[in-house]
Amino acid sequence: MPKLDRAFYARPVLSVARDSIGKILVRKTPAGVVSGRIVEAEAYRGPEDRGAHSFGGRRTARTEAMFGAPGHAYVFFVYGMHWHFNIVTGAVGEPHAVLIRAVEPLSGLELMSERRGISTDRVELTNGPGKLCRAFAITGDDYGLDLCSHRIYLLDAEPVRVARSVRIGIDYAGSWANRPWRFFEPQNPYVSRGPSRPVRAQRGGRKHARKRL
DNA sequence: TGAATGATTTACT
DNA sequence: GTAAATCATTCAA
Repeated sequence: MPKLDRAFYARPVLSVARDSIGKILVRKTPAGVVSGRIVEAEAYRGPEDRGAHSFGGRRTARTEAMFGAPGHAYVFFVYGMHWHFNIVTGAVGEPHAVLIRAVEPLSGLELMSERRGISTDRVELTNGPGKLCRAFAITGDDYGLDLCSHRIYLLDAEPVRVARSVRIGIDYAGSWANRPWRFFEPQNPYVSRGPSRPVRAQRGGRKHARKRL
């Protein structure tokens, strides 16, 4: 399958987030190549989205990449120890991005295992935003990197079933925390633990009425 | 200059 | 289930 080009990223952030599920993330470093299927992602849509770092139009050295051209990496550091990898989407000036929360390892398992300090058969290898950055060796050095380059990029893949739920870890965002802007592949073991009550989309015939979002 | 705070992970009870 | 780890970024002063 071909490498995804700029046009894929230059679309509404919710579309890119949804369509990123199933795509292949490829990462090349001097140590070797690793890749994995994206199985979980979230959309962040500033300036109105209170959950986004770009909320209120906040434009600083840290958030600058979100305001730039689509198809570039927005990488940030949280909790004093973890990196998070995002893909900038939409148009220049729109501070929108997709947080990649989990991938299913495809190649370079040994290298990932080495970087994570656990065996290759553990789902903990890449089942979280901080974990996958560690496994893929993504750090601040990759801030602003062009996904249409060769060091890190996505490969197209066949569409898969996608479920959605509220986003994780943004309880401070008020009503924005209730938006179902998290997308994931149902049943995939590499999806990080999410809300106790996931909301499913694109599935017919639900048996019981939902009680909560 | 200083205090508060995370788009989390891990270990432990 | 809870809590500690750990620091760049942000904002107030």
